[in-house]
Amino acid sequence: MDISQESNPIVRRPLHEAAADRLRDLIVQGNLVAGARLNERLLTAQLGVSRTPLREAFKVLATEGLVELLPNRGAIVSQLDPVRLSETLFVMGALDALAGELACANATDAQINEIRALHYEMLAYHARGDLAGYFKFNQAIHLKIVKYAGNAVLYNTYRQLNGAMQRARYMANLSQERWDTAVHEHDEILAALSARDVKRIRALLSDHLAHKLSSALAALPVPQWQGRAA
Amino acid sequence: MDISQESNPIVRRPLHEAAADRLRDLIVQGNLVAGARLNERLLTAQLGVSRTPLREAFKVLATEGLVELLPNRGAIVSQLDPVRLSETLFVMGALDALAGELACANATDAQINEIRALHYEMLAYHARGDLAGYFKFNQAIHLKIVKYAGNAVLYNTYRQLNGAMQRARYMANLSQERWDTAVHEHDEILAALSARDVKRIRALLSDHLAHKLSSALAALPVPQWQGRAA
DNA sequence: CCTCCTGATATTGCATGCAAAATTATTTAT
DNA sequence: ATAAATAATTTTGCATGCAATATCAGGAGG
Repeated sequence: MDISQESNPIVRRPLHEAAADRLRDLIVQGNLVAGARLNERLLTAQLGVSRTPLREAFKVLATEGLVELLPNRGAIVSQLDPVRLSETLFVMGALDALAGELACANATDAQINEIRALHYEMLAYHARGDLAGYFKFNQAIHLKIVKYAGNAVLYNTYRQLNGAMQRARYMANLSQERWDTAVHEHDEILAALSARDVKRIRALLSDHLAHKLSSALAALPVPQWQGRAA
Repeated sequence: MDISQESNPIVRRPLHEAAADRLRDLIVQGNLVAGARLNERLLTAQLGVSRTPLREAFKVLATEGLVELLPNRGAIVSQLDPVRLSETLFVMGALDALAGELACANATDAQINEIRALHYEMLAYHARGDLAGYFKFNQAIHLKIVKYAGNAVLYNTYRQLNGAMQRARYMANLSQERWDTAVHEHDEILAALSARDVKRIRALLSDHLAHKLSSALAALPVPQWQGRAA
């Protein structure tokens, strides 16, 4: 008798993990804005878990850089200042370019086709003007490229940096022009990947991230703490 | 009245942080070997903290990749398999090269001299054949280069990867020849940095890490789980 | 002798309780 | 009335308790 049910694991998910995921979403999607205090009593009620797993989730998110722990004063959503944003995107650009090279060398044709499929789905959202859907697939494509580079550490590192940046992407409200350009860049990236053109994909991905950087910075809300100690 | 005492903070360190630091040391220095179970009762006694902060520390270390959480079955020190080791060093090599470029552009002369000082201290340990001391300064130099690149995210990312690798470095038992070569490479790296030769430092750092990789792999103990499901 | 079952023990996951610290509200003094 | 001091309340940090799960030991059956 085969009772296997793949994606319906018997193993119950640890609560701290579920809590961390939920909080991550809340932060990334802007329901919890930068600087907001994370009240334990409130969140335990809201998430339906007790303080212990919630506090464990805080520690995880702090390690990831999404929240900041103030000893004896709880946790707050970490600030996403322009400096950090640009620094992160810079590093991601380097990793992205590296991943592109590796993917050109290591990805299977099936994997490239998988990316192509995602690309077309993304184009569909672009055509409909659905920014959220577009971002989702845009992100998925970049992650797949990094994944198919075949270096798990690279993938995890990228993923982590990316996680911290998702907030910015949600905030980013592209101009139609920039959006069109980005889509075009993706066309070229896919072409270079298909052609396994190492040099070209490196250049494309570097530029792509650089463009992302400038548009993300432009979209960043004016920070409240602008005048803090220089 | 000035009562400031810079690095003597009044704020008491959270226990979970202290526990995480202690565990990290134990893992890095090999007191807790890869695969070892982290028994809560035992460690609470050993570290003098209760289970709550200890378990919080587990979550932090798991996020950092040093331990692995097995739901309902506790935590184990994560395996440092050759694949992961080489993948990590590969990524670090890329970051190192990137950092070298940035450092050439951004580091002040004083900072380069600081690195030079560390370099000479390292040479002293090399001359005495003190491997542990050598590693310490070797590490410090690389971290300084990344730090003086002036990108905090890059620094943190590198630091994290480096942390996971320190175990391997402790194990590594260089041949005299390889050791001499490494020292020579450092000479050249310092020279390129002083000359602010971007192209050269990138090449040197890439090679340097590649060499590290091969010697680290050679020094890796034969994994017990070698025959596990392919 | 090995395998499978059953009970005993140990260990983990999570909730809760209590004390210390921080925050807010209230009072007192100038 | 404003500011300082003090009291009340909230919130955090950590320890512990209890139930669920996993591990181990012993014995029955093959």
